[in-house]
Amino acid sequence: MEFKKPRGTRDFLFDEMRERKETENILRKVFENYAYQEIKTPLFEDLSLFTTKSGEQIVDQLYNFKDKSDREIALRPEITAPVVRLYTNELQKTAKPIKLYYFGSCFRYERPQKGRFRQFWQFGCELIGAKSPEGEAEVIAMAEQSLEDLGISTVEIHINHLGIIRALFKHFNIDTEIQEQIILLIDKGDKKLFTKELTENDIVDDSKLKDILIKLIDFVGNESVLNDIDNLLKDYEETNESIAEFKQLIDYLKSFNVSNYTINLGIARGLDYYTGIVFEIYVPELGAQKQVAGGGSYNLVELFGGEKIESTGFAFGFDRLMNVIEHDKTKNKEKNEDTSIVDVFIAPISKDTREKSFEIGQILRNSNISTEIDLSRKKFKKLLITANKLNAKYVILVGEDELEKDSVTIKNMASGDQELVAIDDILDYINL
RNA sequence: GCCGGGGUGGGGUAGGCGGUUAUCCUACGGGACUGUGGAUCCUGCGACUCGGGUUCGAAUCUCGGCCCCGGCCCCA
Repeated sequence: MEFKKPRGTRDFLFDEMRERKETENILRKVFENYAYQEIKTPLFEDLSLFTTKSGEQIVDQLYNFKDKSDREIALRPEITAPVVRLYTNELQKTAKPIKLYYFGSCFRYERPQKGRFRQFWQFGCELIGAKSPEGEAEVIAMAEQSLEDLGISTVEIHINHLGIIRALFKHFNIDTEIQEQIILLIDKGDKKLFTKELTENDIVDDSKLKDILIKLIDFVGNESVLNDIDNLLKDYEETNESIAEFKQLIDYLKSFNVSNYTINLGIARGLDYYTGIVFEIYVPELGAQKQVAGGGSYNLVELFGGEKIESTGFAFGFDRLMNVIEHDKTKNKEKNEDTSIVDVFIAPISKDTREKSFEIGQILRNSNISTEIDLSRKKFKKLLITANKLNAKYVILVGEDELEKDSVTIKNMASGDQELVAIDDILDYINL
């Protein structure tokens, strides 16, 4: 075998593609029901679009190259930055809020693993210019509904508000570098490690902050956690605004009929551009790669040179969704054999009836009936075998005897019955 | 980048302490059967991931590359 596909890429065959398309269509439907409109951005962008957003170190994880005019180009590793670029280029003066969604592949130069590829797909949205808590609540509601419509039931939605910890950092005058270090530690999700690092390595001097942080990231649970936060942080009024927003979000979630959520002060999302609510969605059965979606509120527009504006977005890791669906499929042992590739198979019985067969085929296709015609001059028996493999509902036998009467024989493959039908009546016959 | 397990026809596999023609299932082509399908039988096609080493001889042992799987790091 001469050529192999590049590491971390996949070929999708018919069955898999059918399932992916189904998933894609369900997501499209949900997003459009929430008034989102689809956009598409280029697969590659200026490298600086991504380094501005995420720092220079991101370059190790990118597919980047110089083009023939010496431009630094990168294949997109995610779609939020391109969308924000698109917004600042074309949509700044458009009526707000703007709701847009996208579906496309992204590229990262990483070691492939389960649920992690070098080319992978994201299905996501951005809500630009809505007032925070209600916009966030709606976005989360839409994410939940998407999963529900996909038939994925065992999900956990974890929500945090990064404004709280940012306010604390401000209160204690923690400089940005240390902040990022702490956020990174939180993001790892290892609480023991967090406590250890914080107490042993003197990342922060202030023991009060240490105590608060260690307690804070342990706050995980339902609505009642909000009271714990209140109690813990009552002396730090800088946090009031974010806590109030957080409460409001939780209230609005009720209105949007979302009850399956977990408040989790340990969610951080490594990115330093998130400013408000952040959330992650897990499907526990996926194990190490259980995160199927992530998002939050950010202010990237300003970073890219636009006016300051609230934005919220999230993206599904499409391939991970497919993993869950695949998982559930095999669990439920579903038979998948009843898929017809075409409704009608046209079988020219002799070489003299081929031309007429093609004419009939085109009539059916023009009437939106999926039709296959023998193109390989198969013998009679093989024609029926082929029709059977295609799972065609009808076979139209085009033979010389029939054509003399301007007719064909139509065979119902399920019942085995067949009937002589005038060519002019084929459409009516098949449509009944 | 690190650790572990792997790689045999299109798909799924057996063999694996070195030794003759590499096993079976399935798929595919042809035929039994030149105008009636899913069955059966016959038949054909088709593979040891790549490269070096050890050896009279390597699918088998050994080293390295590539790729896949799982985990770590990372995860915008």
